[in-house]
Amino acid sequence: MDEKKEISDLIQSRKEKLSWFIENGYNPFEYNFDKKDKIKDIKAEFEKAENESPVKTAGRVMANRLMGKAGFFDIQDGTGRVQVYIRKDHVPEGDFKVYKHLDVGDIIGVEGTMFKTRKGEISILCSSLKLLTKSLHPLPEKWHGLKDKELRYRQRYLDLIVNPDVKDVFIKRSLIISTIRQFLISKDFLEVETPMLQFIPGGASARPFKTHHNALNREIYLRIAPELYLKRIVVGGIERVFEINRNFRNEGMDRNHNPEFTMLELYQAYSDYNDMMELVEDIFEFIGKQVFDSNEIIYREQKISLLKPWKRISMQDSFEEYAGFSVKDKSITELQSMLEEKDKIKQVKLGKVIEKLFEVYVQPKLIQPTFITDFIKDSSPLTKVHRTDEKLVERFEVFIAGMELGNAFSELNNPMVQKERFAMQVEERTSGNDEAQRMDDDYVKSLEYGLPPTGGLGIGIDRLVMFFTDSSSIRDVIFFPHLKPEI
RNA sequence: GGGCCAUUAGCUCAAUCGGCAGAGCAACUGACUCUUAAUCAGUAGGUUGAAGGUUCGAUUCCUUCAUGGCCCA
Repeated sequence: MDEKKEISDLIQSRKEKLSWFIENGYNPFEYNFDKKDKIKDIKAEFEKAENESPVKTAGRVMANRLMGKAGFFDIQDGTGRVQVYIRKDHVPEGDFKVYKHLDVGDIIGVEGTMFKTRKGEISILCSSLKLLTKSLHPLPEKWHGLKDKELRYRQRYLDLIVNPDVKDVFIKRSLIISTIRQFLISKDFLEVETPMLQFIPGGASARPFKTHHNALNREIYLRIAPELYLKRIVVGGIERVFEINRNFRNEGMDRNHNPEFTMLELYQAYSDYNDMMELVEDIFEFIGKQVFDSNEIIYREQKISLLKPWKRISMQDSFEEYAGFSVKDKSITELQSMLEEKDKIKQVKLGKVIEKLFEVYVQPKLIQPTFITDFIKDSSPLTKVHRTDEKLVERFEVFIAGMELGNAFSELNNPMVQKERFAMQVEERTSGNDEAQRMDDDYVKSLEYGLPPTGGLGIGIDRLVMFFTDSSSIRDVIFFPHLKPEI
């Protein structure tokens, strides 16, 4: 498809330079290079000591200013960017020819000594240089960078090369995740892995991706949640487990949804959803302290305090506080009539109707961290009935900046009740709700052996990273977000 | 799912009322041993996202489609 592009002048001139290297005995795709120094380090050291120490580093040529028999160029590695000064009379003869055949984008190795130019820029005075990898495509414009969002997502590597802020987001992402691991491990949680391929996709209400197991000649699904497997592990006596891994849900994409997304799920025996609330507060506070050295985060120009305790309010009470009306005194028919047109027929269960109204009238107002507790029973088939109100379940969702970041319950551990709840879900399924959950007899069987009282928690890692990095789209915190194919 | 906007050179963007498609960077040729968005002189680079339609003539107006963005649900 790219035949036309292949013969474009820009590529052609680079291919001619590539040939020059080969003809003159240089390997334009070298095997290795003994890179001794990181660019950030050598600049910092010179800043401190100002001695002209020898350095050996490597990186990508990002700009070039040739002036006859000398030149300045900038190289960039994973840590930063530095200017290199090369003079014809200061390098072996061949090296200056190599320099003249370089393009912006080429990856090179440089040896030299640190110095400061007359204008005061810390630079490397080059004593030798070597082409390590020839680049055949021109980089995006040096001043304006790469702005086209579609190109940035489709060719993320270019985005990373020319837009330095992008890398910071992903470094933060990695730090946040390792901080969560560190926190949980310090609390005696065991990190585990459970099946991605499941015959019964359970643990959440969502449509799964379907695939086929050839050897067994059976349909199999990508998981929508690890929940039922993690709880089986707790049955097995490992009292605190967590998994940070991908879930797959066969639904649309928008600012907050990617079909594959990263989820933290954890289960803690002998605990309930109240303990989970404290754990959430502690995790967020710990990330704030460890990664951002702050208990206050700015998200979309809103100051958000992570200091505990966070606000806790029941789903039903939240309407009185935030929406200006009550749902307690209304019949399900009345509530249904308040729904958007498309939801009116679809939502028939009280729990779902209230949740839909909540999304519209309450959720956008939950800016500071808030636990919304005590959902209506019918929408939460894996959750224990509330200890003081049998119409409710002991479940909460946590909201920050209007985003749902997590979900937790006191886990339902009565196998008979669980079986009934699954049966009700199956009924819903047969009457057309393809997001309703499926019967999982093997899971019920595990409960029959005895799951201790257990608190469970799920946190969407992508959204959590969005929050901490002030990103407005999930696509900005996933390296390769799902996009439609180009053709 | 609905509405609005965008798509022009490798990148960032122009193009008046429908009248020869242009600039900067990048590239190419040449000059230049402290430049840093280097500078100077010159050259080249386009199926204007795709397919139709209206018109003497379409980047521009209309229809459909594709991809993306923003807003709403």
